[in-house]
Amino acid sequence: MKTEVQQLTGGDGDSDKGWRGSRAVWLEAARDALMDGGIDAVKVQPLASRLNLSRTSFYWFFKDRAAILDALLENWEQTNTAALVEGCDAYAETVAEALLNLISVFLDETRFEPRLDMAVRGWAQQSPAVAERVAQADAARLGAIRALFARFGFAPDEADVRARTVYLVQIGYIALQIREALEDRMARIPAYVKTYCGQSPTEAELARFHARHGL
Amino acid sequence: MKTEVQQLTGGDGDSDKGWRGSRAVWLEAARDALMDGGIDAVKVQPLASRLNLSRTSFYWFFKDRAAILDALLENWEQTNTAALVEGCDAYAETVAEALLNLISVFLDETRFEPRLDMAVRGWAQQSPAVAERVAQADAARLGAIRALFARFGFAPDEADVRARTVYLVQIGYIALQIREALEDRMARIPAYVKTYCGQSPTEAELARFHARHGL
DNA sequence: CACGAAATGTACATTTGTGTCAAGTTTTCG
DNA sequence: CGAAAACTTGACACAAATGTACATTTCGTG
Repeated sequence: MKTEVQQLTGGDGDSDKGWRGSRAVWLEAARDALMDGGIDAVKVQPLASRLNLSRTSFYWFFKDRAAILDALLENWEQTNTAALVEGCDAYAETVAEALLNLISVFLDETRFEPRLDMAVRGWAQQSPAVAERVAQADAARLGAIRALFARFGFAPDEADVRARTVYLVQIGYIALQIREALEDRMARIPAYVKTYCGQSPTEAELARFHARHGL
Repeated sequence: MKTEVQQLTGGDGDSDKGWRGSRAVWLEAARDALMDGGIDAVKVQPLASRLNLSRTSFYWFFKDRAAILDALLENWEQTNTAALVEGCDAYAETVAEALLNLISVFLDETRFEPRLDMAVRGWAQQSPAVAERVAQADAARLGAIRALFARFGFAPDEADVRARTVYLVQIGYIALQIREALEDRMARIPAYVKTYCGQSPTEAELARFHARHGL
């Protein structure tokens, strides 16, 4: 195992003293590169330039390029998939509330990063190994959503179809890379919830939901 | 303009006589490379190897790498988006039949190539120019589906929401790269049609639909 | 403060890709 | 047939990336 200590820089300007690199710093740069350039943009040389570090310094933290790609995939699972499952498992008194919990995860980019998800899917297209992990993640996510419906009394078959609809619409939305104001998106949510579970969220539920997203 | 004649090889084995390359041959290779390796796999050197042609021969047909990428994007629009719009405009007596027409396009990979669509979306993530073209294509496609619903009397707002649902579910399905038997997929279709337009397809409509896909 | 571990950097060897050029080969057509 | 047009190729000049070896700097600790 490698130590992952990285003392936070004091916050002041002199950022070129002492250790500038760390496993976490390289990983973060890799994540950014993956998100806005695809997996083929995750290259040691460009990351080094971006970080103002010598390229070869990278090899102190990672065996080779493949190693950081592994870490990246791990990181994706630990953020996106975990966040989604957590959202499904959160406490709720009604299906509508549970769905709002789930939707909250999709709306909060600090919990679920849409661009990271798409980038990983693009990566999967050229790597069977990654495709396999993605398929597993999709299965886990669908399973969690299915369980959500089951918890509120939906029959297995129906829970499955509804889970698929919720998930496919969300992935489709992300794939289209739609850019719109949060308000516009929020406005459509009650209708979606009703479509998904046949039950509209109550005023109280919506109020709590809106509050959570700072409206 | 460049001529695009390419006499079909007689079909027999001696395939290394005469002209082996052509604009179309390089383009097809590029399309394949794009689909299973992403845009960064569309490189002159690898394409040449795959075609057993000299790398430099490429430059007789295309000015440079950028030129073939342009052609690729053009090709995508002319196949996928055109096919989808055509499917929406096809003659139908009921909404259900119209939706089956549209679904037929998605089921027929010679008309709409899911993998090509995803590859182009991945490409768009790293190129604003491509992202713009993709956004236009999405708008055109959504417009065509919306028009389909409008044609059968759905109010503008409702037509919009339903069009979005149909399209998002489809894109989501493609994004997940699900591999399943045609039969399994077919089995779910009546339910989808009912969800989309509130009306189940008739026996006759389904029979015609099944026949069209060789079942 | 000196020592060793942690982190960084320089130099080198190799691979893979791009694009130009001039010289060749193959086909078409008058 | 023979000239012109349609293709093909190898040699050259670069550029960008990978990974290794080894020297150097920085930092905490005894």
